[in-house]
Amino acid sequence: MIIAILGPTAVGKTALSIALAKKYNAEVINFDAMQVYEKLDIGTAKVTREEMEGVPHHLLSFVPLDKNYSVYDYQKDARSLIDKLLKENRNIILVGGTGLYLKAMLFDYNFTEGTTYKEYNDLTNEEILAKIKSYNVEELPHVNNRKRLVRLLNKLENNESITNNGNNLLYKNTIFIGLTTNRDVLYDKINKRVDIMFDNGLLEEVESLKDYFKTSKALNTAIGYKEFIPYFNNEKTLEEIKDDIKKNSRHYAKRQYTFFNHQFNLTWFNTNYNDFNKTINEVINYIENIKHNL
RNA sequence: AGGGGCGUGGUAUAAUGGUAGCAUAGGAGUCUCCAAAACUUUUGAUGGGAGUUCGAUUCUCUCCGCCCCUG
Repeated sequence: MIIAILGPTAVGKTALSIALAKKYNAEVINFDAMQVYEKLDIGTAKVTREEMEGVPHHLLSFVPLDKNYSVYDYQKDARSLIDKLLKENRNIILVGGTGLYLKAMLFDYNFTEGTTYKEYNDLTNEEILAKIKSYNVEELPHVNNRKRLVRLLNKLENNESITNNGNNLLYKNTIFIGLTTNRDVLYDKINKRVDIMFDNGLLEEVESLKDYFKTSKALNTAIGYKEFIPYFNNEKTLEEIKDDIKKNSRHYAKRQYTFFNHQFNLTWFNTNYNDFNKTINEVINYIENIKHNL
């Protein structure tokens, strides 16, 4: 059995994952794009050794900070890990916040290996779009979305398939659990959690990683880290950095909802902050009721 | 209490006797290897009342609220 726990940042996924792992004697696989990296601990709200309570965790803190690691790499790692654990008859809990990673791991997403990749630095967005149009593509990216334009033109020029799969679940006995709460409550939680991160030494953590900013893509992308750059350049105060992190976290949470709702067929559960055991029990009851029909 | 100033979306601001602009926050959405990324889209305001005027957010009066100075 595979149980996937999804939900926005700060909603309580980690606590639920540990509870379920203990209940089902399962191992946990992380599907958070930033928690795969070493050294990004406080800012990514990574589960601590104590919180794990002995539950084995995988694909967590294992990529060197200055290495590029994409969903393509993750798909390979995650699938071979799932196959191995299933062979050993283990139950698996998937926890994380990166919808694309989960999608690529569990569904029939196909990435192409080892293609040469051009940036088209000499072309404007309009020119790239014009080239794409000459291939008779049905759904065009927006002209402002250069990333997508570049990616698509590369595929077309390499004769790669651009038809989308992704509707078929590869592992049949999978349960999707969504953890949620009111928007106001969540935003409040996010804001408070950022304050706590600072209390727990986020600034010190980021300062100790300063040298990596030149080489690490992750450090320049991760919320809770990239925002410090203007602070190091004396362009913003620490208070402004804190607000930026809160703001970006809220925006991120919003996008997570959009993606989860439209990409996954999941059942939502409300986090009960007063008595989290109730939330845990609700989820367990649900799992017990449907696991025989899988 | 007297004198002066100011009231524009949640917040910060712009402008005008004739469609109230921008930023930010908030909402919705897209998604096949940068995804904690990139991109699209959208709700919402001239403090209340009266007057002048074809027309007032703008000018006048008044009430309310806030700020400064004096006592």
